[in-house]
Amino acid sequence: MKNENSNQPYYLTRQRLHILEILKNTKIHPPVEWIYHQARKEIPHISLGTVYRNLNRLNQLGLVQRLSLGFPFDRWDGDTSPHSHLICKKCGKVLDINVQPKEDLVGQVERKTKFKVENFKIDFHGFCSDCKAK
Amino acid sequence: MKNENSNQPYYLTRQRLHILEILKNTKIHPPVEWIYHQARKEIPHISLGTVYRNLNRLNQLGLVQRLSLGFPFDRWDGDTSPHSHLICKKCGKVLDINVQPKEDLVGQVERKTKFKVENFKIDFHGFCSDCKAK
DNA sequence: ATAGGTGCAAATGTTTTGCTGTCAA
DNA sequence: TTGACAGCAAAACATTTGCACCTAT
Repeated sequence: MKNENSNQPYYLTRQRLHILEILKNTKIHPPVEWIYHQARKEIPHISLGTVYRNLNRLNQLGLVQRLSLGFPFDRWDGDTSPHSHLICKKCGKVLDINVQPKEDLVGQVERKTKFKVENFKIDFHGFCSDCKAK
Repeated sequence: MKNENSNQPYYLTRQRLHILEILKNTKIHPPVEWIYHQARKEIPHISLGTVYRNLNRLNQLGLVQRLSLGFPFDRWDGDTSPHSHLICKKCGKVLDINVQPKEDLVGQVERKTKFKVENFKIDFHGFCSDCKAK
């Protein structure tokens, strides 16, 4: 729906590079607002619109990924390698986890349907160690 | 994050029952607006706020499920049994598919982490038969 | 030089909410 | 009878966009 294959030219601006660096250096899968606040520490006049535009651009370029996990806002991940997510239903924490099924799920799906599958995501919902105790 | 275990009392109003019926009788995983328009055919003065409130309530009750699939709006599913979804990147179509991995993914995750996993979702993104041709 | 990017503010689109009256239990 | 719900409209919230200026290439 959103991922046009864009071979358009693009510039490496300070804002864009810094946003990318922020995402590559955190594991918290932050929302836009958090990225914006981080970015302002380095580039005080950066605007929220610029952050949104760059995230969308970096996503198109395959350098970051948008996570739609059921929160009222998107979260962002600087890690585009295949991996899954653990989402805490209570505190909203998101952790990476590697569970690559041995079965060929894509093959199964394509044999059963007429879809051409490009990728799949597995999200685990539950409670993190801090929250499950309470 | 959103799924409080609500054992609160609730009424079976005409609006609520009709919204539930609409969702149980479609396979298109519709957005709220579509449900609203359907509902107005039967209950012309039903309000959009009522549709939203009832969907959230039915979701709490475990009778329907909210789907956050990366569209700018949520979609809704009247089928709460374990199943996965195929999402067309071009036209936005969403289809059900049954691929229950034979492996115990939840077990794998719980052994690797300190999470208590309640459920997981697998979403397949690609192109439907109509769209992949073009 | 120029196409793409930035900042700012306004606009958009989705979802929630306050309030008053109504209805299921 | 009464507390949950409905309708309506306003508000809240995340995200996008128009415009004038700027800058990476």
